[in-house]
Amino acid sequence: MTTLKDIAKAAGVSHATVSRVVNNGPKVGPVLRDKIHKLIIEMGYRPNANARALVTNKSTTIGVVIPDVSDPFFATLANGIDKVSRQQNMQLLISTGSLSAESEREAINLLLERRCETIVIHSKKIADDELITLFKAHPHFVLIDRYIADIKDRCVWLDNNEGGKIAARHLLALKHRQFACITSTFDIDDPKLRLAGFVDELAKANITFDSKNLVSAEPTLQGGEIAAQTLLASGQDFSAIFVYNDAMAIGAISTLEDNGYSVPKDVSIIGFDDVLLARYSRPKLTTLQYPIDLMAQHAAQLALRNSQEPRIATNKLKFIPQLIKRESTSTYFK
Amino acid sequence: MTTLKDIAKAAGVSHATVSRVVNNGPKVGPVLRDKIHKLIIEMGYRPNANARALVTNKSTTIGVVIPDVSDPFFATLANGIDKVSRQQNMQLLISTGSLSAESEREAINLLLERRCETIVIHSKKIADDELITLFKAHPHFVLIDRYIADIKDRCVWLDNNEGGKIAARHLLALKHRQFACITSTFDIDDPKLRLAGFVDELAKANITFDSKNLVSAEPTLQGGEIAAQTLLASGQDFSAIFVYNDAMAIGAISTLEDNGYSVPKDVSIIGFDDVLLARYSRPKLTTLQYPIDLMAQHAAQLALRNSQEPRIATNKLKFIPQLIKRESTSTYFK
DNA sequence: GTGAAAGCGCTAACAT
DNA sequence: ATGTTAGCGCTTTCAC
Repeated sequence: MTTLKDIAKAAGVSHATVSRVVNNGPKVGPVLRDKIHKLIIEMGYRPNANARALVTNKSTTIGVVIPDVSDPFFATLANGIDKVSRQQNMQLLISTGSLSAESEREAINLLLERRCETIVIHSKKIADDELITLFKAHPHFVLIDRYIADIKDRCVWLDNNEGGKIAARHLLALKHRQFACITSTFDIDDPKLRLAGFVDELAKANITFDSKNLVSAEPTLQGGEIAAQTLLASGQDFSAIFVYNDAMAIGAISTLEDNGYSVPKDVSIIGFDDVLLARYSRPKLTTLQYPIDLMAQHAAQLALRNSQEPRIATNKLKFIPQLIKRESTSTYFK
Repeated sequence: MTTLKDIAKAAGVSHATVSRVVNNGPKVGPVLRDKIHKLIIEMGYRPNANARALVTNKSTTIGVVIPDVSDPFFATLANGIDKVSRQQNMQLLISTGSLSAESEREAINLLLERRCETIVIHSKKIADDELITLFKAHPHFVLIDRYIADIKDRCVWLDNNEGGKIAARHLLALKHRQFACITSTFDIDDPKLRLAGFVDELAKANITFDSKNLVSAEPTLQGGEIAAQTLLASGQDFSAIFVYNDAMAIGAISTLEDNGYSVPKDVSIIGFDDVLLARYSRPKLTTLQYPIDLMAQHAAQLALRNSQEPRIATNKLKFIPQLIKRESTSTYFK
């Protein structure tokens, strides 16, 4: 590849001068400037970002750790970060790692080696303690979708508990009194928090949630189908189901309708996340919106701000899911 | 950040020795090796990838140019590339650029500056000629989702024309004889090719496609809804619709059912792409599978192979969409 | 086995 | 306004 020196040689000047032209630096005569510009185009010169990063100690790169690019949720997250990256003339470096703490750690390390300006981390497996240590050592890290009290000004998170409460209030307002829940078997906090919020809000209305009406499965469409089958087989009574996420909710609806139940006539269903699918399913899914795109943008901004002095933390950190009322819930009357 | 020199100083050795340890190089005594290893952990040393890239002229980075990370199609594409990157211990650098040739160009340039080992490019806007020049200059580029004869051994593409033919054959086999098409207004080759294949295959069966039954709209769910309305309003007769993509197909179904038509009883619908949605829509969508994940993996492998001598091009380059028969098409009888 | 030294391509301070 | 120089952190000869 053409280098600064090549251009300098061709122009008969020092490479410092070429550098000035490339960076729109001052103090270069207009004649020379033009000549060099022409040569740059002609010879197809592209500055070497690695060399630049080395000397300036700036990589113009923003890293993101997510489990999987293809999952729509994470794709949206990455896209949110990309939006603010572009706006700041930075680039997105994605490091996928999941399933295990080890692979999350590895993903972070790779980004560290790249000397990313800042890193937005989605981590569910690494323990709190380790994350705290890591974040203390790296002020330019930001945690997304997880709240850890010790580093709370570095966390951009959704109030899952409140989400559960909102779901409960919605169903309660529709006169439902007998509930079932479908939750996720995954060992992370989110399902527990959502469920706890839901049950607590029920309790406030003097309704004790019967744990016989709680079923767990994998947080997928198939998981939702299976969970609904289990629920049906149990013979328990309920008129509304709070489901861990939209995929499961749509699976549950599918099973319910296959078994002669109509949604929402016979059973109301409320999901969580508001993925694309929720809008296109039939009936359209009532759900709680997880504003991941917005959260990712905030996280990126916070991260970028944290990567430069002075640190100012004015960003919004906690997000509340919003009820999106569609067609899968309706008033109970019998 | 800790550097090689820091470690060297702490260990009382030269930084060359530390470098050898870091890279598992030969000729380092076991005692020293251990001591240095310990210091590396202790001091939290991470090699600077930028410095490495500079001296080795290898960035261990694979770049990808796509319009948008959040679109499930491109997310899947990126994920396919990520899979082979990880496998090769490389990292994914995403450069988003779309809408205009200018922004695609810019996205490519940014990746060029990063000195990516190789770049997989999805470009719909840059003209053939320019792309050809670019590819000749950069042997490590690979083009995905587009076929250009002059650089055909660098293109990983889907035979859209054949896809249209397969759709026609399927509908013909189901005894349909009157067709409508919904296509995309986007000025790219794909919709034209799909349509041409469809119409050609019809012609082979002695059926002339009536261009009055062709409607274009944006390739989105809303576009599909609008297109179907237009089709309905036209009062034309048809028993089957070939739709540009799944999103439009699902939109069209929605409009059709809202207007009292049942799919597939009254009208058969066939989509294109086989996105996640296709499996979850009601009725489940019959469609042509776009194996983008697989294609992306092949593209990445081809790219990686092209980036190192000797160049061997044994990869599969052309992909044929596969018919996925679900519930939105059925036999015509009246 | 280990160290000294050069140099990757660039920026930035310092000369002129 | 332009050139000279040092050095970013690293790998890689080449000596010893």
